[in-house]
Amino acid sequence: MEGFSPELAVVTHAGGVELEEPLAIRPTSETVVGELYAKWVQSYRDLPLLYNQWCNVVRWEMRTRPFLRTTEFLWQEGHTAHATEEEARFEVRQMLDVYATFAEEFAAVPVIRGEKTEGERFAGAVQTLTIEAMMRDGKALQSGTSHYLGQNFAKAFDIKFNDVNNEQAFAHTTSWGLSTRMIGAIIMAHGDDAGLILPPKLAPTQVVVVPMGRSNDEAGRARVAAEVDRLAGELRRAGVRVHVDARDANPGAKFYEWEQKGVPLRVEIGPKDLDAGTALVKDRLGTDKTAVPLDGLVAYLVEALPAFHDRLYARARTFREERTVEAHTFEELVAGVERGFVIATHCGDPESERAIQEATKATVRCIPLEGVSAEGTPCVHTGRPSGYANKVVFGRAY
RNA sequence: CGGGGCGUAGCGCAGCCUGGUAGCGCACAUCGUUCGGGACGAUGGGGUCGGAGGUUCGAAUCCUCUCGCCCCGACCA
Repeated sequence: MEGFSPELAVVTHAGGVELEEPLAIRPTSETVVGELYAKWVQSYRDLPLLYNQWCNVVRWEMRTRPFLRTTEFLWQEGHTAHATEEEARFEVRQMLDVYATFAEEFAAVPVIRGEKTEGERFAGAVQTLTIEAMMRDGKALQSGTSHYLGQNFAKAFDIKFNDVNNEQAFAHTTSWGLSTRMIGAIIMAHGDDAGLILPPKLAPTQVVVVPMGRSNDEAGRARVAAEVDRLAGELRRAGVRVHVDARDANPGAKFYEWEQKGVPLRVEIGPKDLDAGTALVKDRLGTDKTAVPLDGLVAYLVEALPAFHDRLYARARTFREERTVEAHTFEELVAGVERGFVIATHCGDPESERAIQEATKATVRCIPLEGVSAEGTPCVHTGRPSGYANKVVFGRAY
């Protein structure tokens, strides 16, 4: 698609020779899918059609950023074709909600669901929905998108079908994607100076157990090892991803290492704990260690994981709220985007949007689906009436 | 493509201005002491100073060329 032409990577040589016909590396698969759909779709009975794939795509950006903008990235992209606009739009909204649910309930990253403005919309789309997250530096990250393509792509690729009345009609298509950028979102929405903080549902290791005790106290170590084995076994049976770090290294060094890796919960068990019938539990968000009786430890940890998720989510959400302000003047907008998001009325004029970006580095991240009504309020920039039902979210973005 | 910066031990850096044949921290090895928040001591191993050419009695250091990397800006999920 021409909207992508500047970022297309083109293969000119292969097999040691120059190709007669250059090969474009897909930046997204709309064209591939469009051609297939044109062949597959004959009748309204063939619809709706949904095709999902995980693949790598290449976009030749001028500047890359680890996880957030890489030349090549893995993503999931879905493409659907429908007989009616209503059905297609339902799909678009449904997938946005799937992404939002994943972000919030699995990654613990709070997101704002919204619509992109004309200027930020996917090339060729009638409507682009987005989930926008705030990173710890106050910048926005578009974390997933869902597009209603109208009949634009159907017309371009000739995706036609016979409807119930045996009349030819163009399909309404959608596409939606979520990429490895989400990993960046998790890192940058939760991480702190000590390293990663991983959401329990996605953490490869949810609980790390560190056996304590002196290396020359063989009897003590054996007692501890037996208890740690028992505990780890029980946790695994309870469905917890647990790792036992029995390396011969200083405990403090192990603590820092696992904290850096973002493991949500840590258990320390040593001879003293065995004598007391307890273990020390510490989580990645807190500073205190809690002594928990050994006989209730598994249940404690099993419950602590979802609780940790909730706290992580709440923390990110509070952070975002504290860095979100509502602006009524341009000065407030300018000041607000220095720290985070700004909720304000906008006239919808792409020219105004460009001018604002020029002056502030901030863009309209989205027009929130559920937001503050803009009714009766003037544009922060032009003073004209709002171009949308709701006030928009301004922010600097990755 | 503009603007800045950096290449010296596995990693992070100093030394360069003012030439005299390379040093610090971490890591590594051995031994001992440690062991519930990144241990300590002693001893030891390890470097074509990004590359090429030049100046000089002598170049990590000065000159010329060259290669590579990073950051900022423009593009963008």
